[in-house]
Amino acid sequence: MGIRATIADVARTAGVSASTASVVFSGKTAVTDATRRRVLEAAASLGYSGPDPRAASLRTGRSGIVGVVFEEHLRTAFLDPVKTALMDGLTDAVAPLGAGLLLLRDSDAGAQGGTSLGTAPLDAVVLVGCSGRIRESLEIVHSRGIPVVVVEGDAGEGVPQIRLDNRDAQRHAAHHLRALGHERVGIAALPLDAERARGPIDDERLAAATVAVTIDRLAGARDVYPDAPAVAASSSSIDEGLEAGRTLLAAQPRPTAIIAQSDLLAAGVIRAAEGAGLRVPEDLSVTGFDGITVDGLAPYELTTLVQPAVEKGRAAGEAVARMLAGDTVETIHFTCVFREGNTTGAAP
Amino acid sequence: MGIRATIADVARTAGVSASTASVVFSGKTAVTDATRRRVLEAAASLGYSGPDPRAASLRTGRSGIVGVVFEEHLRTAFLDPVKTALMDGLTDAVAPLGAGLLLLRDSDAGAQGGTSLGTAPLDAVVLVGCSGRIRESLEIVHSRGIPVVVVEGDAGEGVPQIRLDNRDAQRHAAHHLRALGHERVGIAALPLDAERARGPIDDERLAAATVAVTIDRLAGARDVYPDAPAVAASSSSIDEGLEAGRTLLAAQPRPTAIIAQSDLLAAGVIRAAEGAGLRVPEDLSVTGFDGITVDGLAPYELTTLVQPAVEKGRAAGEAVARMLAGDTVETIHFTCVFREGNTTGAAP
DNA sequence: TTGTAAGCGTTATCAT
DNA sequence: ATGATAACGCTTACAA
Repeated sequence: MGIRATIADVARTAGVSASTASVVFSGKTAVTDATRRRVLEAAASLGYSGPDPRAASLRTGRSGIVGVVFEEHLRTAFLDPVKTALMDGLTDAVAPLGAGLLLLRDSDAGAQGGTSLGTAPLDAVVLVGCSGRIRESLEIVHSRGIPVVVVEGDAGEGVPQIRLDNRDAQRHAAHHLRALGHERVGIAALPLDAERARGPIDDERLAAATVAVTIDRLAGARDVYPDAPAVAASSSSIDEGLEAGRTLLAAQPRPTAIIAQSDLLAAGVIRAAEGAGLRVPEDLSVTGFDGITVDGLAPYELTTLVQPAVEKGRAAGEAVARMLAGDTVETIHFTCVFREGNTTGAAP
Repeated sequence: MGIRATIADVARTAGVSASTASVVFSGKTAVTDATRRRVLEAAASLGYSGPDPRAASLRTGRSGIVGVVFEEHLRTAFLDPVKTALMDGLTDAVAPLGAGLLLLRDSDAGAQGGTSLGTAPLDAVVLVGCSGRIRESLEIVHSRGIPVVVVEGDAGEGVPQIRLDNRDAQRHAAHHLRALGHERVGIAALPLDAERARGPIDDERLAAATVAVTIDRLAGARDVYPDAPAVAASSSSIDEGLEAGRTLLAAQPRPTAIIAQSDLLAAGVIRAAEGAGLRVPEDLSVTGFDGITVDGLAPYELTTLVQPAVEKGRAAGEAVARMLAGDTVETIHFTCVFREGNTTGAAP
């Protein structure tokens, strides 16, 4: 096969003008049935499969591509069910817009020569997470004049965000434990910063923390239990929760309840309890955060805070759609719902 | 801010020609330091943040975007660690190419008006999985004349594929069980078709199966145990493995070993065994497939077939890169490595 | 080293 | 309902 046919070739073959042929494919203007058929036949005979998106994109100024920027390696991002759910909602919301999602990492942001935040043909951008690099990313996006929405991140003023009531929700869970009579409570926390170092959280580390989600949830727990010891995990996973759980359960006297900052961490804490010969919730109460389904956790049903992850993604997508339509978009606040499972009970 | 500055504006401000300014940004030709500085300053003063990728893309014919098509809802796809690992390798491999990954679902394939396989500005496409829709997807891609690679799918002749020795590898595991003295073996299988119906697999269902991976691994197991009963799961997950495991363990006489077609299914089977009061591997041997790390499965280490999932992704990316460079690419065959863990032992 | 010129393939506008 | 025309913003031979 030789050179690809263009819309001009099709038009010529069909005996119409290029603009008419264009309209047949875009449907923006009415065309006679006969004309349409002639054009379509010409296209078929030439093996023309529709307008070249590159050219169309230059002309219309739209590429139909929304960039999704993660703060971490993609593998890590997709291990987190919340992020996955987010992507799901996002996919749904941008679909009617006719857009696809281009995966980007913020570490690539400045990379030259490659497809990145700085050089990809993007109509809009969704920034996920809240590493230190969010500022850089925002700057790039801004200088390009591309609409942006930030999810789960701390992006200062003037940037529409999708936010969650992390602190209030976590406080709610803590109150629940307090009402059950728990006095000694430990906290299994998410990573504090881009370093993701494991281990006990002291004041110094907390002061240097950059991950808003971790900080806010920790604050919520300590609104009720100001002195609760906290241990940071290096990621949101069962194995990390196991580790953190072991550390917390080694304390003397042992905590009677552990507040985990994610459901995966909570699942790991439960495994740690089992490993230490403790029953949940008789000997140890455990709360999670997220409200996802943890594969393989049955028969436990976590007491947790259900966050509307899919809706958050959808909201981000819709916000992007509105911005593309020229509207101004305000930050949207989402609320978690407390759900009592069978992993919390009266203090022993 | 008004209209965006173009490279022509920058050139004029800098007092050079547009082509010189272009070269400053692309670096394709040497430029005097003084010139470069003038251009860069002009760009800065005009708020010009580099060439518009849309226009560049039209001109060069390259968008720097590789489409990745999944057969399922994204959430489902990313729940599978193998797919996630695949994405990882793919990301690595296309990075030096300077390309980004655009997520696409094959259900969108025909969608009109939207960015999809048919209309996105793609340089190349990677098709993942093997649903019935693969043919449609291939057709669209072909008609656009875009290079394509198929991973984990069955795409007939003429299409470069990334393949795995599913049957041989699974046979290997079965031989291992045979050598350990196991006679009664059950199989926890992956979904058979797009329906993903759960339950025992009879000849009729097997004949109607469309998922090559499932069929091949089943064949490998039955090369050694021709009469082994098999139960299909509706997805690769621990919970589904639990279900399948229960069904298989309910048989009289009970199997002494279960071959699971994925590690997640195997983890579920182990839970089913625990639930039935059976010890692994003393009372029941279990083999997995994939060689991923199952979060939360410790202290078990699955006896499994380690597939090079990341390498598969990388190979797909490299294949795409070579096709983009004009080379012809052949199907690549990958091999699993048998890894003995602590979930298999002598038949009781 | 820099400039000139010619498109890349499409679509919006306006006139017919 | 259809057509002529003019961009869209950039890159790259090739010439100077």
